Amino acid sequence: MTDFEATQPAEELPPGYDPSVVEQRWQARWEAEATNVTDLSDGERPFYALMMFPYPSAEGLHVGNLFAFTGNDIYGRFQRLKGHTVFEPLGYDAFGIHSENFAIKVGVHPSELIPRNIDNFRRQLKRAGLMVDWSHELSTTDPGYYKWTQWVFLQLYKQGLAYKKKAAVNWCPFDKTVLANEQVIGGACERCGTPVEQRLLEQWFFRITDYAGRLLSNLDRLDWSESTLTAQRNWIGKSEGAEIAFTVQDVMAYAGSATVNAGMSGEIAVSPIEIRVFTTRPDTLFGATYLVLAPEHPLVSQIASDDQRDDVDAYVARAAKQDVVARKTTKEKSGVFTGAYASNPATGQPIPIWIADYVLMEYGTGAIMAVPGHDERDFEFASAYDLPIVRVVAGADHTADSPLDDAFVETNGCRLVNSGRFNGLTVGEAKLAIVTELSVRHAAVPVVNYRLHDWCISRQRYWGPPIPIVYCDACGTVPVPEDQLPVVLPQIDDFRPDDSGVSPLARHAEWYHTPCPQCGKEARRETDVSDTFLDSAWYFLRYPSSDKGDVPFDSALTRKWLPVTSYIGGNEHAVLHLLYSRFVTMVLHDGGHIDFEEPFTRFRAHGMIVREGAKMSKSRGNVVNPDEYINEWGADAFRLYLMFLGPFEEGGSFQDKGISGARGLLDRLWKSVHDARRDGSPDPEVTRKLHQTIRKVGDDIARLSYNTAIAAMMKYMNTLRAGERTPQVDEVRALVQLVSPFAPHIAEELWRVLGETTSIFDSSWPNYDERLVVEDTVTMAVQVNGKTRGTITVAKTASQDEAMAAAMAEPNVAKFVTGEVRRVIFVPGRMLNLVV
RNA sequence: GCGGGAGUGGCGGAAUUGGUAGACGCAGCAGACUUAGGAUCUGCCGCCUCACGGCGUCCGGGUUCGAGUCCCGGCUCUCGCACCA
Repeated sequence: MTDFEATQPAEELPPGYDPSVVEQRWQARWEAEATNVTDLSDGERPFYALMMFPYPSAEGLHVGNLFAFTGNDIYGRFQRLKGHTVFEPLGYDAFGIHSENFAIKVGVHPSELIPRNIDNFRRQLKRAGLMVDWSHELSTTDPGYYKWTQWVFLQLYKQGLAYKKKAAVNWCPFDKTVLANEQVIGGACERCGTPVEQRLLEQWFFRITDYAGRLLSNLDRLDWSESTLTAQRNWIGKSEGAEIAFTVQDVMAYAGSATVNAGMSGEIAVSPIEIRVFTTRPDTLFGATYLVLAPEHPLVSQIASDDQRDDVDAYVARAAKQDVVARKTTKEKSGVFTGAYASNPATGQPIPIWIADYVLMEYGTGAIMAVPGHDERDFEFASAYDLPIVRVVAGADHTADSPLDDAFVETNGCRLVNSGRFNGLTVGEAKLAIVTELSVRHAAVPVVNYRLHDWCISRQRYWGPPIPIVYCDACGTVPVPEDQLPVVLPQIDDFRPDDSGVSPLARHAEWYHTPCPQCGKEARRETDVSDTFLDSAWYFLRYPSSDKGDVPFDSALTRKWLPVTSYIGGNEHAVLHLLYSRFVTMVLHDGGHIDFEEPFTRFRAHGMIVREGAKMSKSRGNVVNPDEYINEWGADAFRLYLMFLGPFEEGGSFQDKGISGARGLLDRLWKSVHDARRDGSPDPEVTRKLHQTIRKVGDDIARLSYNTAIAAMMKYMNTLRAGERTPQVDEVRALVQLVSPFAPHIAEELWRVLGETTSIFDSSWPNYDERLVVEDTVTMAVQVNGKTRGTITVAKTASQDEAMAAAMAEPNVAKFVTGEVRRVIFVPGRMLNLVV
């Protein structure tokens, strides 16, 4: 170092990076300049970037929310830079039992609590620097919103898809209140531990089962996360089988019935009572050694014999008392013989009819033919009650007499045995043959069943939209006319559920008394409110039209902006929310309100952030408060770090110290841009790396691989500053753009430092030069017998001979090539393997 | 039980089509600069070995010139559904 250099005055230091100053400045400017407000009428390339709206809890924004929103925001900002007009709205899913329970706990009315929570959420969300268009914010609790939720209900009602029926609810006999399923833990009330019972109440249902086939088949053409598609397929649960009628043999009916030839027991008369069963295995009919009815099956009392009647009645009563959850968690099978027999249509043999609660009334016909030889549940039951077990399907190494220690459920390569003239058929052939054979005399028909149930939307609660129905003595059930919506949820102080088993609204005669909309006589409102999932099943339709008071969704805006271009959310909603949204969309389509039937063109499920190896929860005490991290490190660093934790679609593990690495990138970026020189030309090698980085970051963002995109930027930063060199402006300009979706505030600031005068988000995503991203020389691995022994650097287009020559010049390689090279595997540009 | 996903350094994680395993970051170690550093910069950092070298992506087999990646069998973790005939 010369004296001259040593005495140079220190360069003026660039201003230090202070995120709190930068972030406040840009948040204020975005608001003032409406940077994030989308002109919905414009937009040649509209891009609707939707994120699942949060439930505004009193605890404030969860990092999980922020993780999801940041991931969505990066995608939205990226699409904007790619030239799309991006609409990124946000709102609050603020109705529901969650809010209500919390309100009860702290003794504050939900109508007071929720706006407070929302204010806190909005404050936190704005700090995070999301590109949200706040002019379209909505809350499901706003009468201007739930007016249209009620409208949606009425459309379903009009289309014959809403109906009322008695259904069981969970009831806590100690707290004397209706419980939601999630409030029942192991068959007991989550608050007091009292075993839960079931009560039958009249409730509103939506006929989603009518749409089961379409909901299933449409899945094939959706661009969704595979795991979500699978979850939906399983939930819909299609199974193909057959219904077969079994005839009840009844000695008492002998006198009044025609005697028919019933196989071997031709003496026995046949009554007209038929039991229809559903089975996916009609091929096993010869092995059906008994029938089982669900305890609730309507034929039970008719067929029970006098000497078994007491036992049957006792069993039915016990099953009815058992709560919904407990019945499903009890593993040991129990049942009672009814005293009646049916004849097996295949063998003509009489088989006993039992009732047991392992058969569910809601599925199939509520009755099964039990084939203990080939069904695990039937095997278990038959073993417990000593019922006959017969083999009718045999694998390659079985004979017809091979004993059954367990139910044999395999079908591949198996053939029928002990099945009369069907012996030797494969399972597939037999299914068809037996159903055909029985089609006339036993009304056997192929049937498709779904495990999906109709959607119960009634909630005996306060904090939700009242179901818009009026009951009139003269006119019956009358929907509230659309021009009388909304049916406003009244402000009442006693919003707690009580022992009446009905909604708190049912205690307010001044509210539920109303003139009948049809005849004007005194009538009564429905006092239940609707399920929160109905609120969220259509909110994406409302966002673009959130400022329209006279329609639920404006038709022109809807045509332009929907279906949703990109939807990102948690897989915990893989089934319910996403299925209900699809269903409501299909119904609105069929009702002529919209011209598409699938709401979300592309859906990606994001992962979950864990900490210390576990889900974050208040009880574990491992919750991260976003405010603290943003205060200390800045929102940009926090966003960047959250995205760097792991693959966005898988989540990651939060490590408290890791954020320093993310902040380090921003510090170095800040310094690099402020120091950047304009007095020379960019280094060709650095430029090459820059173009490679542009390509990689763009590709990675497009597939939501944010963690690797960030790694690529860090890597470029390392080369940019290697050896403490001072970068050229042209080496950093594009990098600021690459960083901008992740760290929008600092990017805006540095964009101005680079001399730009408009928002970086109105610039264009940088292009890369194809010629620069491909290297002309490559480092190839040289293996000897499959083991890497050295590397050679050759032209990308090097021939095998050139590579060989270079390899043999490598002492480490030559050392291992002891004998003759017997074989050479050469993959141009990749590797060379010598087999000796 | 059924269905989905996953097992890679001390840790989070990379490896897009079978082709140099461990990119990037955290933690750690050493050094430079410094009155000081929890700032910044440089280097090292899978395991065994002084070294040559050997071993190494949950375990056991297999296919291949070559396997984290493909096939067969098993183990573990995790999420979802839980008697759906």
